[in-house]
Amino acid sequence: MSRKRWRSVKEIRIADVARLAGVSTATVSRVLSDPDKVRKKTHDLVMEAVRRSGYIPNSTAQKLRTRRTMNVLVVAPRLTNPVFAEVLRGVDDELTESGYGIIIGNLDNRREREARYVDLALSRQVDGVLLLTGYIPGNGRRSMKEAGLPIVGMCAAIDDRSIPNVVVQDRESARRAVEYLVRLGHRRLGYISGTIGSIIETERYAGFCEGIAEAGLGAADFVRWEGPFVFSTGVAAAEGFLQMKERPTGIFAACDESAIGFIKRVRAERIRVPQDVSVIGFDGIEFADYTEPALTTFRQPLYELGRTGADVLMRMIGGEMRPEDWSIRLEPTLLERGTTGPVLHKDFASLRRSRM
Amino acid sequence: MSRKRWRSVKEIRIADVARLAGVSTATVSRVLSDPDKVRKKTHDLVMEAVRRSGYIPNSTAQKLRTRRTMNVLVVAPRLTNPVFAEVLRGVDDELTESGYGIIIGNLDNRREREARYVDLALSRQVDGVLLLTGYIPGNGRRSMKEAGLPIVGMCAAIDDRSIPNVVVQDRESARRAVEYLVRLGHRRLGYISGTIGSIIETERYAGFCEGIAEAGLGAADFVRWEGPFVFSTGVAAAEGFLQMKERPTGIFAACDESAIGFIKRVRAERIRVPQDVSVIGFDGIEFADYTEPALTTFRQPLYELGRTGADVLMRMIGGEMRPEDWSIRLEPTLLERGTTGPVLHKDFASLRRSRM
DNA sequence: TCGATTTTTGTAATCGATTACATCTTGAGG
DNA sequence: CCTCAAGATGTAATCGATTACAAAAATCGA
Repeated sequence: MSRKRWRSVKEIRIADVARLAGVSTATVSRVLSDPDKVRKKTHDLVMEAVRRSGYIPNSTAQKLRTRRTMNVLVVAPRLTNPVFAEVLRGVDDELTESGYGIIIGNLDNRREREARYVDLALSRQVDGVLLLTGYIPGNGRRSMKEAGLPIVGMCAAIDDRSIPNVVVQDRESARRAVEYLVRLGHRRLGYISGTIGSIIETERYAGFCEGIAEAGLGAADFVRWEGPFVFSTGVAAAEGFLQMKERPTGIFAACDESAIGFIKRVRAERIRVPQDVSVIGFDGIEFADYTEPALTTFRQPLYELGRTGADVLMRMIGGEMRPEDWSIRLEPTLLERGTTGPVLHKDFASLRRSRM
Repeated sequence: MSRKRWRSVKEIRIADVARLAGVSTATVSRVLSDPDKVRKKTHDLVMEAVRRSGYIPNSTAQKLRTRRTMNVLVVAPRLTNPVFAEVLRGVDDELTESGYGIIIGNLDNRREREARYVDLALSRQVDGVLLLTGYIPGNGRRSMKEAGLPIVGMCAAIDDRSIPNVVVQDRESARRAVEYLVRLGHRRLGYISGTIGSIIETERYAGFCEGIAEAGLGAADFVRWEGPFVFSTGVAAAEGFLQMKERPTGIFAACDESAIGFIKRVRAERIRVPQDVSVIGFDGIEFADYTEPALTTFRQPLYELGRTGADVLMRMIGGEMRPEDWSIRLEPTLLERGTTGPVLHKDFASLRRSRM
């Protein structure tokens, strides 16, 4: 039982430094925060005392007095998702430059966790909130807003017009994905969803449907498989695919992971990609560069998204929002690579012309 | 110029609640933290006032007074690395259960960032520190320890015997990887490194060398390629590999990413895995399940590592360390999958027997 | 050198909770 | 009904900084 009391070592306070330097605490504070306000000589005296004592201000006391925590809460649906990790990197870089820290709010796809982070925000542990998720429900957001907390949404079309939103054009890009598949000759499509109920999924599916409509196709021309944003969703979709008699020839997956899972599974049954079935993903995770062949996908400007969102939040906190910050949309770029190609023998039209 | 002052809305204080309920602030405080200490009737009275006013305690004030921040700093070398993301998930689950929050210290592989997080810790913004990295240098760690801050290392063999360490058996597993390749008949090996100077790399390479020695091989029997823990390191290694006349037949990569990068590149040159070259990775990231064939690798118990480390830290903070918490080693498991196999034609011995 | 002005420094209030200690209630037992 | 212990509540100090305001010191021009 090696019981041992941690903490409670020395703890140097500003008063100690003041005594050591023979000045008042006010002067020490000024030296540290606004050096121009004190005489050079006093400044040096105090700094020497600070150095000698190894004083570091207690930031909790600072926070209480100044009412600024220099922390931001970042709520993300799931940390291990590389998409969010990359956004977070952008956020981190931007915030660090402004001297802000990140408190992580990881929902890990569990809604019960929302409340915890709403409370955390409301108990003034942070100066602002970055929502990488649509999960925090309306009333949570509302109470944060009522508390005067700056919030920036970074999730496709959070349905709340009253908070600034920095997003990637999910819907429009999903529409373009369909357009792209149709241009390659695909007429029977498949849609692999993301987490049902998530806004990202909703947007992407809406875009998919727009694309279907624009191509003059209808509900009978595509099949939809559901599941969360993970590899195994693609595998499950593949199982469904394999059991169909008239299989789709073009698959749009709402995320790269499921696209990859799908491909892996159908390959095991000797179905070739893209000859037998074309697959397009979404997100452009690094991993998608290393599948064979490399996955065709929409690459989102994730890092930039993170930086931009954080920048807007910093502006809100600083009280200087510009109207053009209110709603920012970034555009993904289509990476045409190896998993998509023109329709071959499996398509009706082609069948008529050439067999196999 | 939509300038607008955020924050500064209502701000309900404990005094407001007290007035509303007709009691003192002390009583309100007690109701909220230690309900058994007050009479039922007063309790209800106060709770009603809390509800009506929507009071939420200012956690900064609480922290100052109680000298507990209920936050932990987690320093990681790089967020986008799925390995750390997974560890972080374990940490998060454990800490959340104890009511602790996470402040993220992302070094993003840049050493300059260390200082920032040491300061953050020393300014008492957190009650403890979890080091997922060996980067924080000795003097940083020392000052944190002197400040009485509980620290737990979660990085292979942080060279500091004075802080508890929860680690995965990197070295031993690397040794076993070599043993495994040798058992398959491989005599010419390749080693793809991780970030030079990182402790993880150092350990894994040491284990690799141990394995080489145990197999009765020497420095002439393997080649080493260097680079950070990323996909492209494997690609670069493959370039080197391709230019050799007598190529290794068994490759150990210090991380799955570089193993995958390697495979992707050599495949492009029609080299078959595992027939022409066996590849074994390290980490067992989820992605490695979805390559074709699935990557042979050592899967680290990352989630468990995170939970355990966080648990030990909680113990330290609570002042109840057990001796067996001091140093914990978790064991990775070998996943024998599709990228390794017995030596075929490329090996000297085999060549003698059968051509091609 | 003096007074007015500016610059520098100090005093003490403040941020919003917790909690030691004092005081007042309550209820049991005589 | 009274006493006394136990329990409930209130008062005020405290955590460690920042900062408004007051006071002191330095600077300047005449």
